[in-house]
Amino acid sequence: MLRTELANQGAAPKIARPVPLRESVFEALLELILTGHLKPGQHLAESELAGLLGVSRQPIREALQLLSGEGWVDLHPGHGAFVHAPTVEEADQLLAVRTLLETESAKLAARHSTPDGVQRLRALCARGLAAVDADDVDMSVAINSELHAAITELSGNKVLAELASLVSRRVRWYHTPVARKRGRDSWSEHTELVDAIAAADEDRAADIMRKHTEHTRDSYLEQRQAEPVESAPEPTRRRRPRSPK
Amino acid sequence: MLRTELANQGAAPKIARPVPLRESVFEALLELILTGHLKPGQHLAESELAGLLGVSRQPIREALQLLSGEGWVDLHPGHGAFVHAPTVEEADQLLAVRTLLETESAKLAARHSTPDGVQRLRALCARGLAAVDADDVDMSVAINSELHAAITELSGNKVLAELASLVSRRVRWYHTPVARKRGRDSWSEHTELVDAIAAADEDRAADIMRKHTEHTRDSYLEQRQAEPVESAPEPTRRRRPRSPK
DNA sequence: CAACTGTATGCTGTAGGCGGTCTACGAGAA
DNA sequence: TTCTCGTAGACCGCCTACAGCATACAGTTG
Repeated sequence: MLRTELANQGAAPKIARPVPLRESVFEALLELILTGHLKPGQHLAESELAGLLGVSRQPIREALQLLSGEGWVDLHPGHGAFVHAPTVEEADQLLAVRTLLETESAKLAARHSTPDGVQRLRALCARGLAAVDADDVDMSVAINSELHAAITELSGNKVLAELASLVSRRVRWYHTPVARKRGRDSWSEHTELVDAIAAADEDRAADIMRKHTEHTRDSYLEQRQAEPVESAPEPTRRRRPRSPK
Repeated sequence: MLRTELANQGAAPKIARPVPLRESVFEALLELILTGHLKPGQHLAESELAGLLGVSRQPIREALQLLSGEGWVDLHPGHGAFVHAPTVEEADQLLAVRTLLETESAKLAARHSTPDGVQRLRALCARGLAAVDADDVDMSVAINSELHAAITELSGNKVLAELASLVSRRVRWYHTPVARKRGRDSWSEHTELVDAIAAADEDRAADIMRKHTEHTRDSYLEQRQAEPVESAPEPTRRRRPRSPK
């Protein structure tokens, strides 16, 4: 059923599939995880997913490996795949690492800032503020990601950008609800940040970014106190191995 | 032929295999890459590797996915896997990221230092110096890795430790020859670093670690000037896709 | 001689199937 | 009642097989 959608992403009927099935499956599963259809801790039976997406188990397995590599699912040899259930400790650590990576990115972006690059950042800021004005929260969050990605890319360090992007995606999974709360504040900070980058003021850019990400972190901690724990429900069927180690 | 070695790692004959084949394959392939038997840019035909290791293509594929996730090989859909060929630019960026991660680790390690942890670090330093005295370069390099790993773990941030370990392994691939040159200097720096951690002096620890990793970076750059480029040989058989993009 | 086209070969991506292991559950004994 | 053990079912890991595309090469044409 879903198969056609997965296989023929474009419109042409008989055009060769340029993207391996595993990557379509990867995105489909990631979407299911991010939207909460697959809950943390849940056991992912390969046959079940294969039936759901209308493909064989093989691409499912490969997609699960990719997801495991990015930390979305945990593979327990002999027991299959489980949606990763982040502990509060891990979320904290991830947020700390994000602060580290993004701060360095901002510093480097300021150092290597170009008029062209700055202009792109400003455009994103404008779009972001417009989204906030229109109360389009989803759009605001999306543009927020774009802006941060643009900054990391402006840093000129691709390795750094890749890591930052990875960590940010993970972080966003945890605190998306937070981002919805502090829309306008966040975007005014963004504007200041871009100004600092435009002025090639490394230290100020780094400073603003650090405070910015730590604000998000504080908001996350607050939110978590409100709704203390979203404990993973008992795995649908298969239990976790005895010693998760 | 190799199969038995891969499958039955332990001694017991009929004990269930606790480790999936793909992980054994992963390590076997990584070893081949690190030792240079598989050269950068080389095309990795699944059937060939399967025959070489005595397993079917399936575990090979999964191992290649894992290797791709850690950046050891590049997967080009429809064209197969190629050993990653690092550019000088990428090596630089990787070294910069390593400095960032390790510096933060050192700072946190100093902040959270415990007598027990410090003692372990000192033991590693002693073993490292002993290895240098004995002119056992391989041992020295190995203990060097252990020490850095121990420091990142002492930081208390597992996410950070994992990233640092990943990046370090990649870095080591590029500059192993370098580490051989500056054995004793490196270890005296290590000793100072451990002292700073023991004294819970965050700034000094971070400072020393930053200088330490940048020393390594400088050595790498020097070495690279000596032997300008180790360009990848023409791929054994299959060419790279037209637009590597 | 150079460029193009048709054909052959090798490889990847996917499907389907088999053996072995683990979990779940019910019966029987303490 | 509670613990132990045996059985049945489900699932994972791996192997084999096949369809389709990519590449290489030879033959052909300008």
